[in-house]
Amino acid sequence: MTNHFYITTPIYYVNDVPHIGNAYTTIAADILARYHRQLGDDVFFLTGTDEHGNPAARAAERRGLSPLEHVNEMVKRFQELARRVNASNDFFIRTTDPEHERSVQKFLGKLYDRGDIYLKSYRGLYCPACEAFYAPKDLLEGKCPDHGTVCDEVEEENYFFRLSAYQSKLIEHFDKHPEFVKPQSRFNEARSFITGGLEDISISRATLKWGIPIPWDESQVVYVWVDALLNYLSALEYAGDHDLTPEFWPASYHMMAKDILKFHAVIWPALLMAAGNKLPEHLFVHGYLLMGGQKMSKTRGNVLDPFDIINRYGADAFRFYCFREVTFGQDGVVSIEGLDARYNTELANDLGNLVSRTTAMIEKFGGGLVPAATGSSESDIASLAGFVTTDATAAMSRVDLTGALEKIWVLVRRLNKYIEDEAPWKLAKDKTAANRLELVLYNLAEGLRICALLLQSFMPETSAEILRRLGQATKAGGLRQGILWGGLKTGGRVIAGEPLFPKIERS
RNA sequence: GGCGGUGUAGCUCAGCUGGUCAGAGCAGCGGAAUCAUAAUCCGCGUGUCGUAGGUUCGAGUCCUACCACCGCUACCA
Repeated sequence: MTNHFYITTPIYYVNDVPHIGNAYTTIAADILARYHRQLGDDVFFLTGTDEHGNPAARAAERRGLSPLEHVNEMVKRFQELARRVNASNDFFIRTTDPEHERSVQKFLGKLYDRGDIYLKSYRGLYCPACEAFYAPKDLLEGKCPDHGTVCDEVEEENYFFRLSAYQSKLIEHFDKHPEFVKPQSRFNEARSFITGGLEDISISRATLKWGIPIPWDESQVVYVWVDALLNYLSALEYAGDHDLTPEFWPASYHMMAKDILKFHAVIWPALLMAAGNKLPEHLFVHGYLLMGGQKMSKTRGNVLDPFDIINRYGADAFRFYCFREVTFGQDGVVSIEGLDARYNTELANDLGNLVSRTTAMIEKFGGGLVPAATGSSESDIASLAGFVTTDATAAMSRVDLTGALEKIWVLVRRLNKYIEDEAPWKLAKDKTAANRLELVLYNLAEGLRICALLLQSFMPETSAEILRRLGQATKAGGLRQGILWGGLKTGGRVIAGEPLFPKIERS
């Protein structure tokens, strides 16, 4: 029986400019998706865009377009970002998809029928940009802390969801599922927020038009966050040629940055409970990529544009850097200087050059054919490869992406050292050492093949290219059997091509 | 204010349940080698493990207080 693995990114707000944080989350989810495909799991990987709400509606108005015309254009940049980072998503959901809208209405209708939604008049300070109410204390000089705009004193009748009714059930779920939210610190944070007391939340807006109508009261639209969260469920219903829900729900992982933890760890589970759905197995909450120790922001001017980076370094290098440099789950500092350093030392010098020297030596000393294991197969390289595989896959199962890369590099470094220790160029001059030479070349090629397989989810293009140069089938990427020592297909032609990662020269 | 976290070599950080735990990578210095993208490999660190106490035969590793920074949360007066 094949294991099903459903992973999601948040849906990104279509009116914003795609930034490095979107890319980061998407790549993280993609790495896990690819990894699980490699394990042979049946994977569904979802990303998409959140398209309703006031900011998009107003931007459309300013441009003299209908909201839909506007978002149809804006969505392209996010689809482009997914392509450029090499995301292997199985579907791209848009909350303006008619199927999604119907699904949201159906879901809310269910909660309404069950009595978990009621009408209540609410009065407060409302930020139109956030589409949220603020307590006077939360405002900075009377203005929205996020947008710096004046909040309006608003009184409206809204539909409320009985979030408060789910407090104890939520805590129970947290206590029964200590791995529900990862890392642990985020679990604690979410749990303590719940124990601190939950209030019912407004799930509709009366003043807004650009949204999904409340099915039993079309004068109101669904609050964007409820609309957005439901994408995880609705997409399964129509992304395939049949309803995928039975196979893929509950989700294995929702990936997200720390700023939207509460929506996912509190409101989302409560909504699911109310509707009688299963809860996602895990939420994984990652940190921020910082520039100069500060959160990136347009006003500070300390932003890294993911498109720029990919244009200069390639998608693989970018993917590698994000997870090599910053311990996944924590905040971490990134910079162009850091990227250059990692690129040159680890990609060009360690990995790229290892590929070059290995293929060059097989070319010069081994007739250009992928060597076979000869004589005794005694090799501490083989055992190290085994340990590294075990460690790296264990790290992946903990979603410790940084740890996995660290382990893989132990093998990369060891292979470089192995070349120095064995000095094939000396063995090549000694006629009695022919068998030894072939074994050394074999160990190098086989070690490198295993590196390539372990790196496949992180750097799919590089991985395929390494395999190609070693005369291996590019698709032979299985991690259950293919990863075992001895899987090298021998006899094929090695390709000694251009450097995988040409050095970056910096002024 | 409450809760939680962090503070270890110049830099980024590993160090789980106390006894080679004083480490890794990068940067720097010296050397070897030449298959390779002058790429690699080897050697070199006297670090008050935030501060001050305490528990223990023994503490980055446990306890207390304090300092700094961060996150969540609250708001009495």
